Amino acid sequence: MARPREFDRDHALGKAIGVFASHGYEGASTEVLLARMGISRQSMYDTFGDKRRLYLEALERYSGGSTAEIIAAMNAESSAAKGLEAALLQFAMRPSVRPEDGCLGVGAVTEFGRTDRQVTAITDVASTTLMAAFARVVRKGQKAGELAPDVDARAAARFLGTALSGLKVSARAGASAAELRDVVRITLRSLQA
Amino acid sequence: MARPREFDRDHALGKAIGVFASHGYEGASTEVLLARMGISRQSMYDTFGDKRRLYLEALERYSGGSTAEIIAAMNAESSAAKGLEAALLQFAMRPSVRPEDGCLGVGAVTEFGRTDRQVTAITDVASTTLMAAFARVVRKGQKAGELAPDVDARAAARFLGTALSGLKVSARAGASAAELRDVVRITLRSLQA
DNA sequence: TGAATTCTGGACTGAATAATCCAAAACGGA
DNA sequence: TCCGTTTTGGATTATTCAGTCCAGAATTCA
Repeated sequence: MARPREFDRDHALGKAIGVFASHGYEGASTEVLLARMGISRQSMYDTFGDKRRLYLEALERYSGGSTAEIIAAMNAESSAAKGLEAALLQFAMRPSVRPEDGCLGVGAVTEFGRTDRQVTAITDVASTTLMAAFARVVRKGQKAGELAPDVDARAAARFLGTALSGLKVSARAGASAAELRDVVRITLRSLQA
Repeated sequence: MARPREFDRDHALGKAIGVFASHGYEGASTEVLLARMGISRQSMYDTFGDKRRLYLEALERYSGGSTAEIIAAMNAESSAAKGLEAALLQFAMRPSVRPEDGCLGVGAVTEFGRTDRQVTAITDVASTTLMAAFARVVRKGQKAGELAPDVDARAAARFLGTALSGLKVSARAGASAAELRDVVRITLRSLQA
């Protein structure tokens, strides 16, 4: 009994992520969201509640997925140094670095700062997770003699986090993949033994 | 003949910069802008045209002033290494690092990407100016033996630019001044001889 | 004093906004 | 076939928004 949902909820959410990433929360109109999500108005409100909840869900999925991808790319490498390089490059190496696809996480931080509790709750979790993963790999690299032992691992993790944010801003500003790779290479010199 | 303007145009523009920096262009309502600028609706429209032109003018003044301050802080130091440190710290060392005061330049880039020609024109000029200044100081430091000679100066300049963007994002995300200083210290290790 | 200009404050307009509601078609299973 | 649900698409509402307009007070100088 009952007609089944025809659209793929996750697919629609993915499209919403794209819209929010390129226009921000305030700049994304429901009109454009519906068009890109490919569903009707009522389906959106029935499924996601309202624009704000849609945004929070989009941000949550993006944050979780994004950090998981970075950590996976990092752990896939054998050495710590290669892992860190992969983590930073993973963003720049996407098929085509298109400025119109910004990072939703960085977008949320720059748009809201720390004014929105629910938003900061999500971005803080992502940040903390990423910091822990970075610090772990840095310590591993230090023990293996690949990375400089005189750098505090947690400070190094924060350094890598801000480097990643900077790369995303530069990409959105129009930097080429080659330019981003150069920046990554210099970034990693800081931690080399 | 004629009543002179009572409010300080530059002061009002400065207040507008603050509003745009913390709420973005879309998130800044004229209502809030007028309240913070301390002038009436008509004075604003008479003086600045409309919201968009006010934003462009705010962005232009902020970009010019911000890069000039960074370059000045950099050139005030004797050695190149100290100059770069001052340039990066200058942002983190503001009296109190308040996340609610984001960087309008980074905000413009993340909000619009490269979609708005007039916005990109302004941010590109600021970026180019800063890159040239960074490259010049890097070359100076390399000649003086303070900085590693095997790094391309222009790539190093781009690295410093992304590092600065990352620092601004981190500050907006709530990083403390001490944390930002740590990040700056590690950032400069990349270029040390 | 009077002409010229700018100020404030609020009324107003028209467009865009998010969100609700409704009707009719589409679909699945009992 | 028919009930229950989801779909679409559009109508609708109420709000907010940027921007215009108006009236009257304030201020300067001739």
